[in-house]
Amino acid sequence: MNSQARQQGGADGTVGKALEVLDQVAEKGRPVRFSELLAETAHPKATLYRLLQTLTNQGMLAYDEDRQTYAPGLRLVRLAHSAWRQSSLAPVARPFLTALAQEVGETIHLAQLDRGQVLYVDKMNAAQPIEMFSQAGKVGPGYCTGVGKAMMAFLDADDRQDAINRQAFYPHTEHTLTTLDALAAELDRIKAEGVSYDREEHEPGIICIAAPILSSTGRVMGALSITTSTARQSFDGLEQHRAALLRTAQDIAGAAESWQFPT
Amino acid sequence: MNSQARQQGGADGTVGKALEVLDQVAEKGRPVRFSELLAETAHPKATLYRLLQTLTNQGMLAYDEDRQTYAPGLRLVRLAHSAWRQSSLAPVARPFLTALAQEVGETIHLAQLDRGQVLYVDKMNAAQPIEMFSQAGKVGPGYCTGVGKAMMAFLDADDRQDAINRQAFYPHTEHTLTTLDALAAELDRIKAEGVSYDREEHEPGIICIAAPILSSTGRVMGALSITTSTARQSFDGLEQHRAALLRTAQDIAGAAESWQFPT
DNA sequence: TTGCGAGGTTCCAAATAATGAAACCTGTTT
DNA sequence: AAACAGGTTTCATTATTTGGAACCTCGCAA
Repeated sequence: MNSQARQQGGADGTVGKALEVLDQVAEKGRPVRFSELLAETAHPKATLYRLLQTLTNQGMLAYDEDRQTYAPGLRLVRLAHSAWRQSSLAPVARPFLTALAQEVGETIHLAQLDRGQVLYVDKMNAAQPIEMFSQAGKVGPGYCTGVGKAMMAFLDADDRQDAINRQAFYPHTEHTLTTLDALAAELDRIKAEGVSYDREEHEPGIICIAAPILSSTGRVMGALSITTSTARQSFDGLEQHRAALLRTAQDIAGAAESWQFPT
Repeated sequence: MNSQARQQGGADGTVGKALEVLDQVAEKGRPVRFSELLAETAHPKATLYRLLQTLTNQGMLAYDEDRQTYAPGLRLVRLAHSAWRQSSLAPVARPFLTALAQEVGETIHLAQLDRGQVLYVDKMNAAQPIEMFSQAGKVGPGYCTGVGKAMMAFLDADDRQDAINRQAFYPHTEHTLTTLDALAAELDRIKAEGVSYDREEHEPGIICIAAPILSSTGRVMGALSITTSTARQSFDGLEQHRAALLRTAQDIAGAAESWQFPT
């Protein structure tokens, strides 16, 4: 194997299992009891027990002795700091996002694709100051968000299919695309047009226009969106920002590619 | 074993090794080559190679095919989001920090102790809007920062010793405490007094007053500091904020203890 | 007090996965 | 063309992980 081998969280021996458990705890979004995890996992008691021990021991999980619960640990925060700085587009994109937010006066999202899910890496609100950690790191669905569709549309065939297969197709609103075919067709349209829209597909009243951030070789690096509500703006209003959006996306791509880490 | 068994990143089988490599990459703060890692690690080529494969495969690391480098992966950002929300003091402390920042008009840091290192989990600047991810997650030394000393001072004997042993004692400035004894004495003083100071021990011109955040049982949950520069304020100026600082620390402790996760 | 049971923790032989020395690629330099 | 640096793969050996079951331990009910 070589050109295609990455993907999912299937096997990968012990480390894979441990990380799976870590995800499980993180997804809960609240402290969890041993028994609760045991009920959901396929691992036998003893195995799960030791995985949790190892993770706790390593600071990836924190164990609350009093309440007897596990929660994600501080070591993750430390690691994420460096992940965000290095592997995300966010630090490079910051100045461009700020400029765009000021220009259009709407909320800007910067996202990247992580296993078919949309991972927001930065958010900028024209009005309020930003709330980073609390927003960045948030995940959202790919099939019913502007950024998600923008990114999927520009993946190559294999990756696109893989991403599509990971979608849940839960009908969040009456506008949500709920079939593989509908999504595939939409992605083709987006690829042809260069921008994608969220027409209240995720949340009622929330609309956006989004564009992919593509490297010079055509690889999808992320996506950018301008979000607003139907109460404040019409679609035509968003449409007017199209040029600014596309320009910003290109600027970010350029900056990211020429960016070398400070030695 | 029972009451004392946690700590460090020594063994823990394969998972431990993998996480060690992950840390190694993260600490670099820039994309790293395979050979660079190989030179620093004790693992043989093949082993390191597979550890990196596994981590990459799992999204904990990202591999840049063009440049042939590894960097922390996006999965970490996702995990950290939930870690920050759950296990850090930050979400609970936010409102108190905001209030304190406004009251004293200086920069506020919120930190927690992670293996003897100071981990900043939130930062609030009275003037400028906050810069979160880029600040939170940052680590600093324990022995020469206000928050670090405040936390170490209130650890129980074993933990304190453990924390002290992890310090580097690098003389950042001429005021840095560079010996075990000097630090131990300082910690005793801090414990008696209830607050700690950074008298330009880390950076010239930067001073702060800090206080620990203690649970009702006396456990160290974190620390809080008010930072300023000698250019703007004297020590006496900081001293005036002592009451507000201590009050806020207590408020946060109380809020954190009574805080139950939203069901 | 005794007995029960749920939630955790530990044992140990068997099964599995990790190991690493060496061979092997592949694109570069001399 | 030959040597080489940087990566990748093989495979028999070795160390770790596994998980069924026994075993704690605390809270509670009889």
